[in-house]
Parts: sequence; structure tokens; C-alpha cells
Amino acid sequence: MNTSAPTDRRRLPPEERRRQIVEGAVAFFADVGLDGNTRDLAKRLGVTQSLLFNYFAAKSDLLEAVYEHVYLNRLSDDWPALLTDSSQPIRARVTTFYDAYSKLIFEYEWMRIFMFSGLAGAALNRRYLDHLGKMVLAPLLAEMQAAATGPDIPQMEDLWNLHGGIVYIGIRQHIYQVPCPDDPSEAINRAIDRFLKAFGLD
Amino acid sequence: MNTSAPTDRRRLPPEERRRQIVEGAVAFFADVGLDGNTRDLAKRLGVTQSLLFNYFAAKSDLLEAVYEHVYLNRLSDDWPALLTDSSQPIRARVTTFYDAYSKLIFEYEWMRIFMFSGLAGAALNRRYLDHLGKMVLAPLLAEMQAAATGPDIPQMEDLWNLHGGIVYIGIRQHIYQVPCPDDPSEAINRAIDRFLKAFGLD
DNA sequence: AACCTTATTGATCATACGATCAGCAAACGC
DNA sequence: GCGTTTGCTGATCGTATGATCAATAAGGTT
Repeated sequence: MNTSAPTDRRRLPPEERRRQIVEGAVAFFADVGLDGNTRDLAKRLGVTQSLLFNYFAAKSDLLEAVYEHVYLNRLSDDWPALLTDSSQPIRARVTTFYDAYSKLIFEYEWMRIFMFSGLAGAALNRRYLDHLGKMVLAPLLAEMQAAATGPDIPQMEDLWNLHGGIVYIGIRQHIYQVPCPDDPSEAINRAIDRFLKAFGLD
Repeated sequence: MNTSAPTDRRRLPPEERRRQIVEGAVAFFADVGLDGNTRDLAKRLGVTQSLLFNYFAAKSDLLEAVYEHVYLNRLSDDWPALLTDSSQPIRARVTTFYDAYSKLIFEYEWMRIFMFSGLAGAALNRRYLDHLGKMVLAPLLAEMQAAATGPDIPQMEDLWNLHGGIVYIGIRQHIYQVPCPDDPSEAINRAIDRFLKAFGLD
């Protein structure tokens, strides 16, 4: 039987406490939304509400840290290279990418905080999607257009459609919380196959 | 020059006032989210905050009315019949459906309130998607499976993928507010074509 | 024009929430 | 064991918000 207090021991080193608060805040705000209140968050962390303001001057600063923690390293710099690596067939590149990408974003906290901040009008989301379009979808589009053999040539909007159909799995799972496949990779691969087939890229 | 007060005239018939409040509330909550406060809403309507509580006992009742106003008649009962109407080729049925459906849902207020209530965990969203799956996608799937000529047969998850890719256009437009095609019907039709082609349904 | 009904208002209450700060006590050095 | 540092708490402030209610005045009836 575990008799010790399970989570917190008082008087942590500032760095560690700060990390604990940010991680707890990510989980908390992902659950209840970005205007969840600081008292409930403190209760969940097992600390007093005033402690939060010892580490963050204002709630908005805490939210900044939450954004940073969630957005950081979500877009790998390796992906443009992966997607234009002509030593691999296009199908392998796309499936490899979406296999990795979906593992990164099909995550409760990311999905929900991204959606909450999007609804709040955060510029971060627009920058993220702009970056995704330029760094991932645009190179992929160029590869596909060069390799297309069918009468029809893929357009940028077609790639957004492929992307959206995949992302929508995560939305169903974490936003609407309706029944979803446990492992989405089969559905993703089938979607990619249909896409490539339509442009003679298989 | 218009000198009269632009929006409201005092002492409206209750029915009319109620309608005005609900419609204003739909627009307001779509903008700022479901925990927008009643004072701002009242200001926007040009009435006092206390008036709102004359028509709705609590804010939650007003939100109920907002849900009802937004969700009502969003799913037409005609669609199952349209999608199984064997006098039309499948392609025509699907494009007709998504043409009509996208016009209904690619709307600022619907998109955002659906997303806000989904994030809030509202059962309404799950019921809506369940209903959509059973009344629209399931019949469509049966039609497609019966007509499929290719080696591969469409699965339910494939249809959710088609659906999600289309819906994602509206999410980009109204949630993330990134640049989108003015008229999404071309992108939608191309997505449908790719889908049908993959299963030899074209 | 006087009257009556009731839609609407302004003042107000209780609570919730972000933020502040003086004081306590846990860890560490001596 | 004692003192110093500082991570942490409890009490508190000002404001925001949902909700209430007596008082007011708009609009129809006579």
C-alpha cells in the first residue's frame, strides 16, 4: 500500500516545478478549454492557485508556455527532405510521412489545444498551417506533378483534401469523441492509395 | 442619411424579440465561443442584459435555444432517398448530395458552434454524427459496395475519409480562417471523382 | 386623453475569477 | 542546532459575470 503523497512533494527546484505546472496546464486546458480557471488547475496540480502566479506573471503567460510546449517540434525539419527523396517511390514517401505525422498529431492534447486556439483566432494556427503548406504539401505537390502519368494533374487543393481526410480521423477521435479505428494507419494508407491511383502515381 | 436607431425598436412582441435574441446569440456565440458573457451579447443586441433573463431563465437555456436553432433541419430527411435513387448514376447522387450538404454546413455559425459544442463534450455532436453515419453514409456505402467493380470494396472508414476531406474545407475556412477556394464545389467534385475511380464506380 | 397591460430597464446581489503580498516553513550551509 | 534563503501558502483585493426584482414606460384599448 502506497501511503506517501502520490504526486507532489513541496519545495521543488523552480525548473522542475515550472515543468510540472506547464505539463499539468497542457492536460488541463486540453480538457476544459483555454478559459479554464486557475483555481481548478491548481487543485489538479495539488498546489495553491497563488503559486501559479509565482511562475507566470499572468494567465496569458502560462498559456504562452502551453502553446510553446504543445507546438514545439511538431513539424520536423526532416520532412521536406523525406518527401523529395527520389531514391524512394512516392508511395513510400507519402505513407512514411503520414505514418509519422499522424502519430504526432493524433494526440488528445495536441488535437484539442490546436482546435481551441484555432477557434480563439490565434495567429499560431495560421502560421502552422501556412508552414505545413509551404514546407510539406508544396514540395510533395511538385513531386507529384512531375511524376503524374494520368490525364489529370494534382492541384494544391487536392493535397489539402488528402490531408484533411486524414486529419479528420483525429478530429473524430479527440474532438467529437466518436468511435474510431484503433489503428488509423490502414485507413490512412487506403486514402493515400486512392489518391495516388487517381493521378497514375501508383 | 439614416437618423433613426438602426437595429432595435423597443417593446417588441415577445415572439419576435425571442427570435431576435436567439439569432443574435447564435452569431455572438459563434464568434466568441459558448462562454461568451451575457453583457456583451446584450450590448450587441442593443438591449439590456436583464432582458435576456426575461426570455431565458438561465444562460444554459439560451444556449439550448441556440443549439436547437443551429442544428434544426441541418440533416434533411430526403437525403437517404436521394442517395439510394437508382434512377441516377452514383456519381450524380454523391455530387448532388455533397453540393447541397456543403452549402448547408460551410457556414460560419454552424461550423464554429458545432466545433465549440464538440469541444465542450456535448452529446448533440455525437448524436449528429451517429445520425449522419446511419442515415447518409451507411446507405451510400451499401450502394457503393453493391456497384463496386474493382478488386477493392469500399469500407465505412473510407467513406468517413471522403466525408472528412470535404468537411475539412469548411474547417480551414471558418475555424482556422486560412485562405480557401471561394467555391469549394470543384475541389469537392474532384475528391468524389477520385474516390469513385478507386473503386471502379465511375 | 386617460387607463391598463406588460415589455423593458436600472440597480443590485452573490459568486467566480485573475492577481497581489505579507508571512510561513522547507531545504541548505555553517 | 542555528540562521539564511526562498519556495510556497493563506488571506485578500478589484473586477467580471450570472441572475433577481421593483420600477418604468411603450403601445394598444376605450
